[in-house]
Amino acid sequence: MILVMTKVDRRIIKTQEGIKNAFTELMSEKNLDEITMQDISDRANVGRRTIYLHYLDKYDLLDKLIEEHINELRILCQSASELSYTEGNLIWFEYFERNYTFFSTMLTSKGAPLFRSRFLDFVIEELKSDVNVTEGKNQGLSKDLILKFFGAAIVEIVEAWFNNGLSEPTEVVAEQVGILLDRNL
Amino acid sequence: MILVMTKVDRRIIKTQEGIKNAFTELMSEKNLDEITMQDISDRANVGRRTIYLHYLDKYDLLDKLIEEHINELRILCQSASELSYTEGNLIWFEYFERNYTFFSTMLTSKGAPLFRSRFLDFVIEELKSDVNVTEGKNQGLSKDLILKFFGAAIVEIVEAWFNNGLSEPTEVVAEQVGILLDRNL
DNA sequence: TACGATTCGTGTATTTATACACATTTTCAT
DNA sequence: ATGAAAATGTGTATAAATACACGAATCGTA
Repeated sequence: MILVMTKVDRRIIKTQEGIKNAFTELMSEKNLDEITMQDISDRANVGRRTIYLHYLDKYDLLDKLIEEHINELRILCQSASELSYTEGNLIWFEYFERNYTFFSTMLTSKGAPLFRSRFLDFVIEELKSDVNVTEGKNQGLSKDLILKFFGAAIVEIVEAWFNNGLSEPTEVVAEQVGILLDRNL
Repeated sequence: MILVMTKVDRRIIKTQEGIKNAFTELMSEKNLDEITMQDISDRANVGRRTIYLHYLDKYDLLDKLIEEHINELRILCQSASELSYTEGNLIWFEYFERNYTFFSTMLTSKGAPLFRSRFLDFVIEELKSDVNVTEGKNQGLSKDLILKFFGAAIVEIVEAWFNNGLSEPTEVVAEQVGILLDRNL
């Protein structure tokens, strides 16, 4: 993370935004293999050449897109680090809701199974600082085991939530997951 | 109208589109005088300097915007010139519906009373070729009088339609106005 | 398998949009 | 009225996006 955030040219932001949105849309319509650079440039209303100014290929684009969302979540975690899980989760789940197309595509479709493990890694990473096995209720347990246990649990719930089309209200899911985490960590 | 339509740079189209949309939105929110160039560039997500590459000022922008819509309608008239009014009107009113924000703003708000007369002029212009005072039902009547008579009538209906929030279905209004015109011209 | 069409990745010259700075004018609250 | 803040219009250097063209790779299909 660069500290001195030099102002990014407005054109870069608009172009990348357009490309990422176009790509996310296309991902919800077809498999990654079926998406061509041509498709992306058409949808984004951008010259095909322009895409190569920002990304190596569609895989690089997908990578960067995932990395960006993970990073957004990372920032949210920091800002919510003082809250309980019950409270902080709401912020999390609201981010999922705001970026429905992306997460829905990534978690539900066969399109990108690579995302799940990436996402799980991240969740575990974030839980690390909260798990204490030297004292408290988890004293004596394996930290690694606990992290995998609850990491997978969280990912599963998020996945199921999207698979059900977000039928449960955000607040309810966020709160219940929060209760379980607050009780255990 | 330039015949050899040289391909316009994609950036120009996107920029102008953005500016015009931003401006149309702003027009529906405040008076023309209250809109600043800064507002427009902010809303359009475009550098303030960029606007001056395309327009002299906000009045020029409004002019060009109006002229463009009138011209779109002119093209629609040409393509519908073989149809009866009952049929052709539907195309017209559908265009109004598609560009709701613009026409609604222009016809209903106090913002731009200049548009009404501009619009009326155009309608009369388009009716000209259809009015025959040397034979038929209007034989002996003043062509100028007929044009003003039915021109104002049409404009009034369109205006009222927008003032009522398009509560009447498009097809109904289009058909009824069509019947009246088919009967009289 | 062969072949025609599509996509790809890239080089290049050019056009467009941008950031930034400046003096000037307008707006508006005190 | 007046003074600070905002908006204006413009010059300039630079960065980004574009159009276009090209040979190579890939794909679909006959």
